[in-house]
Amino acid sequence: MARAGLTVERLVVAGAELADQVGFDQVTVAAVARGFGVQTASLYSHVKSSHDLKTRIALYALEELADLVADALAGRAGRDALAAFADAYRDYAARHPGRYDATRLRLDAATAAASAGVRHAQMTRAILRGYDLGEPEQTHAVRMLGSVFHGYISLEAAGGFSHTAVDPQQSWDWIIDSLDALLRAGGPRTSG
Amino acid sequence: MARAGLTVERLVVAGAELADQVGFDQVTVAAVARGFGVQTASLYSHVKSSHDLKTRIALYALEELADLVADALAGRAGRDALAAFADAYRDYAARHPGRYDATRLRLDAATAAASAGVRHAQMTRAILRGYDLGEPEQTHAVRMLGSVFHGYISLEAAGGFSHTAVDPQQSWDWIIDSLDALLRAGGPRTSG
DNA sequence: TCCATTTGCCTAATCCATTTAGGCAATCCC
DNA sequence: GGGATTGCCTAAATGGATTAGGCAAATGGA
Repeated sequence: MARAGLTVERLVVAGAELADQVGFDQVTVAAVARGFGVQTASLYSHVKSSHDLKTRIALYALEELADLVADALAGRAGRDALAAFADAYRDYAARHPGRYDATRLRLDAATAAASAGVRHAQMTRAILRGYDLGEPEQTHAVRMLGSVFHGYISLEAAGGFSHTAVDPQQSWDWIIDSLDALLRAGGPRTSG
Repeated sequence: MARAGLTVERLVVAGAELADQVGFDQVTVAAVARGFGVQTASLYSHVKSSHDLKTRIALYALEELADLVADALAGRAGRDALAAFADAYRDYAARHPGRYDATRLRLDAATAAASAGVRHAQMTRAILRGYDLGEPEQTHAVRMLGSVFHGYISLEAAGGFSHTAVDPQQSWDWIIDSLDALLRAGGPRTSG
């Protein structure tokens, strides 16, 4: 019989595409195998398990997204950089919902440390360098940015914003302006 | 044979407890059935499907959480109300991680409209009434609060904050202060 | 109290995903 | 070309989801 020419890379790419089409949680070893016209068991020469396959898809998506974010960030600073950063994530999630979901897969500590997740964290801090924050404020801000962007994208994808007439794009811009204003002010500056 | 005395309510409660113990995605018809010492197929007299069971758990958790939030909010306004609101969500997620995950289940439009999700939205707007926002700013703010709180809780649960020494509670407080300051200012007020 | 109805839980069976073991054939390399 | 490797196969076990159909326990009316 002719061989399908499976490799880990081809499985991962096919899995990522499948995720975008039917959802990351619908990516199964069996479904990917069907895509190649091959028996399910055949994939186990290339990946250890279903979890292994999904982890590889997550790592792939993290890399891809980090590259896109890095591109978007090139040559920008301040509010420009902040908006480009935020938009890069949101665009990716809109274009590749399954892959975006994959990036949210919980990785064990060692895998996470060796992943492009590190680059994401670095880029977030790079943006904040354009504002004047010390520690621990910078860490607070990293967490806040991550929370807002991830939260917004995830609620938007879940259809949470479709019950109101207000354009999600306008809310998104308003939120970015808010974050920019907050960071320029150096934080909440608790005063009466 | 003695009957186990299954009812939809008992299944839902057991499912919610199981979710907190092993994770919402590990809640299966089979697992719940085991907890009652009953055959898997027996549950199908009470719930239509695995998806039906999970949806009911989600609705149950949404009600429970809405009640807690309402209690936390009673008699508070301004920053106090904002903090109580935020803490109620975060505490619930910490105490009942599986149920919190359940509240994130995507519901179809009709089910969502008949759920306690409506009360959650109302309470969010009630808090914003303490600030002076018109439309569409109030909607932007609703979306921002939802994004930040959900995003933070979800990143914290995923262990995303365990790589830095900064106390997550401090970041949480800083973020609430930031949101309060932003709302008091009436939004970003794009200037300079 | 007896019988009929309802209903709760069971057995049996099907379908599908995961995973392991072991085998044959295509491919690679000398 | 032939031996070693490796890719994909078949077979089989496990476990969850789901449906069909049956018996027995609870319920309630007479």
